[in-house]
Amino acid sequence: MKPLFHPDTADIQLSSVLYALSDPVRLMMVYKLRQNGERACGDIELPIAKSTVSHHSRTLREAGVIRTRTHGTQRLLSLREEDLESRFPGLLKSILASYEETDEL
Amino acid sequence: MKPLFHPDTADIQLSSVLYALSDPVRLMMVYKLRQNGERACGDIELPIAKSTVSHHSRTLREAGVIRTRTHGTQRLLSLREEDLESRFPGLLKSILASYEETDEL
DNA sequence: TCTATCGTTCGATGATTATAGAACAATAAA
DNA sequence: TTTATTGTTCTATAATCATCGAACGATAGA
Repeated sequence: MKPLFHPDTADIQLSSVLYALSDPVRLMMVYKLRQNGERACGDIELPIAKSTVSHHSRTLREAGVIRTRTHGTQRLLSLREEDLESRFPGLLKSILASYEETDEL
Repeated sequence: MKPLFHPDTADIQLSSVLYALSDPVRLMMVYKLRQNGERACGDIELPIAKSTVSHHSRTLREAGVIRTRTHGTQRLLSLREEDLESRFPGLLKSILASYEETDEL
């Protein structure tokens, strides 16, 4: 089982984070992860195929937005809130607050 | 001279704003506009062709991030700071603050 | 060991994008 | 009126992306 790549906190790029969060599906994933805490891929209800979920998970992980750990056959996803807060203070909070202003929920 | 489309403040979409700001060139444009205030396209020093600047300007404008007005043969660009602040409080500020943390400047 | 579950990876597709150069439009200046 | 300036639009290109289904890999359970 190969270890999944996660960028170091210091290497998280603003452009990559903004890009990762600019997709409505990924933004919804992040929103739900913050609401509900760590979740398995399959437990996040999304209107897309599982291979697409996997793709989005990867994008978020490689941008440094989420962390993925293995537990049995499951992949547990969680928000890297502290890391993001230390790298870009206030950013995630304001984006998620903005998301709640939206009708995209 | 056809009028340029600008979305109403209420119609500005979070995903579109994040996408517009996820490109390094566009992010730099926005950063410089906030630093220097209203500027003509050509006065923003960028390492790309003018047709590409025009394309990026359009992306930012249609996302609701900047406003474009005509003055002679020039197009003057400015940040829609108040509009963005009222639609997504704190968002632009935290993104630009994050940008300053970066080595992309 | 065999099977079911969970998720990734592969291959393909249609769409979008960032980029540039050339041609064009509009305005200002000579 | 002719020319110069400013920026847009058109066309093209190479790259990336979101999506899906099928095949695969790893683990848990029977």
